[in-house]
Amino acid sequence: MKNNATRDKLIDSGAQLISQQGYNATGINAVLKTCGVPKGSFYHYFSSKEDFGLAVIERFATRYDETLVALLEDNDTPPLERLRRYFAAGREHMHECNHATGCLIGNLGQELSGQSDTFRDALNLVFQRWEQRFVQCLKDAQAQGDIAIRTTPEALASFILTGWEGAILRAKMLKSVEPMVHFETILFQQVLVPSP
Amino acid sequence: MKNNATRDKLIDSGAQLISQQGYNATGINAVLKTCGVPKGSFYHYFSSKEDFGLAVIERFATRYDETLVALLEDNDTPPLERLRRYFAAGREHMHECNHATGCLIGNLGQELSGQSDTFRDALNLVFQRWEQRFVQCLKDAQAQGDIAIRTTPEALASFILTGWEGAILRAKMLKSVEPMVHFETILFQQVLVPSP
DNA sequence: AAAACAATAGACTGACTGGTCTACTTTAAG
DNA sequence: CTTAAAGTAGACCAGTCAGTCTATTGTTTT
Repeated sequence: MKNNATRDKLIDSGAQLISQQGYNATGINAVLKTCGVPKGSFYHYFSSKEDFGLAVIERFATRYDETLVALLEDNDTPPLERLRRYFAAGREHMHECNHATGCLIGNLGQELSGQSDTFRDALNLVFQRWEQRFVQCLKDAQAQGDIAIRTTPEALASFILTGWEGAILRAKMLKSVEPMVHFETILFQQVLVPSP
Repeated sequence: MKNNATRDKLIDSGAQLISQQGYNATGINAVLKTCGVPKGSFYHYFSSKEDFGLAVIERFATRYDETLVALLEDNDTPPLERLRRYFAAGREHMHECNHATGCLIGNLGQELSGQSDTFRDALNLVFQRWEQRFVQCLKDAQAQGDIAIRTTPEALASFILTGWEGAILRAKMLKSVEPMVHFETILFQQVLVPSP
């Protein structure tokens, strides 16, 4: 009734195409073609392209949050090491996709937040959820005396997330993870440091 | 023959619309309508939409570089203060446009670098030019003993530019300059500091 | 077995896309 | 004054877009 294999195929194909080409540049017919589903099915499961886009976002966000929890809330690993692993995973993904996709949520935030408030709100929520994961990890690091937070954990989490998203964007343009490496280097060298 | 008032009108209207809606979401007819120019003129001055898009980028980049030079190479002002002013100007612009446009080059880099190598290369060049302006300003700051650069000026410039772009993107989604403020705060508090 | 509903199937629609075409007007040169 | 070119004007084209429609097939429920 709700969660069908066809529906899943549509969302997965959509996520892939939208990651590569963006939302506006991805036509419904293209999604249909790549997964061999007729149009009737599409409009059976989704009321509109926007509805579909929101489902793609939701699916991606849920999956991504799972890996985020696995990485950032791994209590067997020191908090700063968890962050290092998160960045390393991001870099690896960037290599895997040939510097082509980057972060779906960041991409869509850029493309759609000026176009539709519905999308903006949905994407914003995803980001806020992610930010909370970072806040928790930073608080852990602080509690263990690994870092001194001179503003607030929230401000620092915002700094890290926005900086990382910016680095991803630049990496996509440059077709090189260099900006991501620079970001990590300076972050760990000068920002995530214990009190002097 | 080349630089005509009609051509300028087209580029200006195009820049405005593309800033607000993105490249793909901006139709040629929409540009034509907002500036009252017939289609015949458009294809007289530009060979295609891509050609037009590149002209918009070039125009924007040139203008932006002028203000960048004015701000970052103002030798009457200490280097770090120049940077502060640059960020303040960016925040002001974000307010002026109601958190709607952000940075045209960043937007297009996001939207088009996966779609067209021509665009990617053009946008990349613009970013590299900007980065050089920051490198120079950071070297000035280093020479005056205002900051200690623990990596290279190039890496630090990359860090600043990507972080700032990320903050702008987030500000657009959040409809608030808060992420930009966080970025500035932590940057000046922990990264752009003299040697201990 | 029959009725009810979920799902598949794809032809079709009107609006809009980037781009072309021809005709007309203005400007400048010979 | 004539003529060629630059620029203006918009009707028009094929293709694509999101979305609709009707018809058919599967699967339950009664």
